[in-house]
Amino acid sequence: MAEREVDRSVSQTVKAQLALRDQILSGALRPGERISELQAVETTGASRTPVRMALVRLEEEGLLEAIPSGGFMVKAFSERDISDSIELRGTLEGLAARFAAERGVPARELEPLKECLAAIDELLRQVPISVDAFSSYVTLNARFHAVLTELSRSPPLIRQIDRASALPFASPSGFVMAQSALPEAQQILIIGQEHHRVVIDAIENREGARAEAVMREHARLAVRNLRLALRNRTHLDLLPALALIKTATD
Amino acid sequence: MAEREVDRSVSQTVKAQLALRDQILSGALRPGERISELQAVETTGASRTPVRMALVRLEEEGLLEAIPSGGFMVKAFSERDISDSIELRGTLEGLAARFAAERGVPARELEPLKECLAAIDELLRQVPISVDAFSSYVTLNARFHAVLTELSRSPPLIRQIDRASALPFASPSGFVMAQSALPEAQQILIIGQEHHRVVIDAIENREGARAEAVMREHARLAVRNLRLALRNRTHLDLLPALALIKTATD
DNA sequence: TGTATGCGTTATGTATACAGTAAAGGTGGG
DNA sequence: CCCACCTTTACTGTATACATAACGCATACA
Repeated sequence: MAEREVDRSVSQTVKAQLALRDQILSGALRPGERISELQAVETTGASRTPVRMALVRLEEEGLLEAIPSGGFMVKAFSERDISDSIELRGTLEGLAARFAAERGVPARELEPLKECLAAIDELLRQVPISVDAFSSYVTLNARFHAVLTELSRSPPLIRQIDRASALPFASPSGFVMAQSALPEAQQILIIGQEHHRVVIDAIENREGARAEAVMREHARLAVRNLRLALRNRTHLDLLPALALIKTATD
Repeated sequence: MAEREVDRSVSQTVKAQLALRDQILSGALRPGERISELQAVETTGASRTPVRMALVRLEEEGLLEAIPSGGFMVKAFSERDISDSIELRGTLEGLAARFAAERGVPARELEPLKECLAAIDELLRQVPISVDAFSSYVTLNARFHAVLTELSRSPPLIRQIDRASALPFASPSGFVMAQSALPEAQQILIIGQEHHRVVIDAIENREGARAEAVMREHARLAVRNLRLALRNRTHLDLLPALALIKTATD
């Protein structure tokens, strides 16, 4: 215990989990690669017990896969795995939007959504959009979806959506598109904004089916977006999560 | 280490996880109750490390909740949490059915489904149905849903459905109804069978939207079922999972 | 009598030691 | 020269020891 630097501000388990997730998403650990506990101990600074706990959590999160003979490896995903996951998340968000609409939401709780909407509108006024503006866009978009999810007031659903979002799949693939400076990029973001607008309207008017439908369409847009991005692998490295895609597509 | 009986056939972690899950679902550990690691070590026969891993897994599974000051407690659910979870699962199964229908399924892979269907038909011919037949029904029904899920051929979706099913919510609430010998019981099972029939037909004819719709309707039936069962708390103890419902509804 | 503070006990978080098994490499025989 | 078997190595799974923090109880003071 002599030399070991111990950061007491956060638990060792959490520290290890964050560090390992970073390593995976950044591509430092390649898909299919076996994760050595001892190596993880070296790189994270935690001891084996917290590292093991972190590995179990990351497995549950879907980033790792248990090896039958023992240990874990980084999971590899096909392109279809990712598009399916986006559609999956859209379906869950659709349910959340429906719940929100059917159960009713006090006007004042819609405010945060409208703020996000307005802020994104502001960003999209730039053509073409700057890199900094993008970073803001990604944050705002994530916030919009998180708030919307909360409006369902259904803890099990919120939990499940979090699980589906924890996977790299869920990270906004519009990011890639937009960065790639394709003409479609801006258009897709604008259409996405329209979806955001419609879902708020549907919730306000308590139209559950409409709220659900538009969120599912929103996901299909993201899938189209992903396909386009993969076809034009311009700045693919900008979306770290894509490091998880199998190089040889099955 | 002297006295400790070590069963080497399964890992200590898995053993502990199963034992603890049983204790929770059987109601031996009440919702809201803090789980003592040492006590768990006593009852499971594993040592602290595997017990801790099991606790982490059970938390990810949704049965436990981390206490900020440390440790875990058994999670408590409201009636709405459970009905939401059933609807959630139905939504995911709807997506699976749609994927199966849209992507196409070789006729021979539909055989297992049809076998389940026929076997359940056979069971439902009894009026009223016997306790033994019920046990078979529950198994067959679970198998039907599992096979259907597989037909989506979408690992991320299958995984997510498993997660949603791991929760007690997903356990067939028709069980309670039927056991409670209400007249509606048999009717509900029969309607459920009709849904099963329709989803197979829809997949065969590659009607994605119809396949999805019927599975969602199927879930809504289960929710109605649950409500009825809770209103007539006849044999409630027969569904162990319901031990998790908060006594005082929020 | 009620509240606050301090001490003791207990349980969790962390670290490490030990044992068993699987994988890899080398050596010997065919 | 290649294949098979054995040996060695290293890693995982498990157990336990240690430290720290939280909770409860008792006592003292207001």
